[in-house]
Amino acid sequence: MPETNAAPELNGLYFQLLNEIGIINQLSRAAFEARLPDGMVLPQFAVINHLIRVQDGRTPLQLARAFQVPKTSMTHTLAGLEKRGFVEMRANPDDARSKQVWLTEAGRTFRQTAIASLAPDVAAFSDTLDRDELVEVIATLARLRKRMDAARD
Amino acid sequence: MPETNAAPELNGLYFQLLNEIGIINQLSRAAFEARLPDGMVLPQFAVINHLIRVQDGRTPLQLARAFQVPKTSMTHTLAGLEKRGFVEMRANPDDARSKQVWLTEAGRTFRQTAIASLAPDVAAFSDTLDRDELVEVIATLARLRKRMDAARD
DNA sequence: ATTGACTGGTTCGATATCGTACTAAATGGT
DNA sequence: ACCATTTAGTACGATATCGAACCAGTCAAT
Repeated sequence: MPETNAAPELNGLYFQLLNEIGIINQLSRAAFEARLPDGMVLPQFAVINHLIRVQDGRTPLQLARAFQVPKTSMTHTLAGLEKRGFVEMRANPDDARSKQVWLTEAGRTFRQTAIASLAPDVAAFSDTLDRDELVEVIATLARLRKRMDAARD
Repeated sequence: MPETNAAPELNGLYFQLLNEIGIINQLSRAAFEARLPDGMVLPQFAVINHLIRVQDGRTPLQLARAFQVPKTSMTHTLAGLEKRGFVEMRANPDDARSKQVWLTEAGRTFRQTAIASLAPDVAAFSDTLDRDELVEVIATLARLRKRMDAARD
């Protein structure tokens, strides 16, 4: 029995896509965390990574939005990073309610080490897609990501 | 300073890809859970969905492997589903240690309802990719997923 | 048949994640 | 200036996730 929608099977394909994405995410998460030291967890690494990519000094709320997690979760993640000395929380000069998250030297070198230790895992399947395929699939997913982001009002 | 690897920038592209995947996964997870009733959570829905797609009667361990989660997590997820009456745990006739997970009528109708209530969310961005793009990106990711799955020994 | 290794599942304790409720600072309308 | 509303962050309690240890059933070698 087909759906009653205007473009019925499209939805099914999107479900399938999100499903694949979920599985890959789970696989990479498991692999990543296996490499990270002791209790270090993927979101913490992701935050460091993000701060490198888009400059540090972000506020906790900006980070929470970037990762689509509740701000309480970000508070927790940042607390963990601060306890390990990978980030430093400073007051926001523009807004006394707010804070800024800055990477420490330890945080930066940790990222380098982590990426290096992750490389072999990536290398284990890096022959799957060639450069052109990678570039294309990244572009496609980025398009979808932006659209989804915009769609959530 | 460039990496010392044979195909340096490839790794970077893979990181980028996994990053996009992570964000999309987070976005869809948030959207999905917003629709699901009360304390119902994405992994529970995913299990029901999986049981429909590949026939129910799977064992908990098979499910844990399919989703790449520890078996303890699956035990917990299944307990939740059973408490809600969406699945039924039966003894495995072939192995007394093992169990089988079967969908109940309630579980099946719940899935129908959930998918219907999710459809509008998908529709909100379903104009982003056309059928051909979808098919292609799904195929590419499926290839990567299988490769990653195989790579974890 | 007996024993030792292995496998499927649960229990338990530690941490992560999240929603609700709260505090303090900023903003906007009068 | 004043007060109501909004915004940034935190505290707290509930649930989810996970690793380690455990138990019972299976398998394989003898």
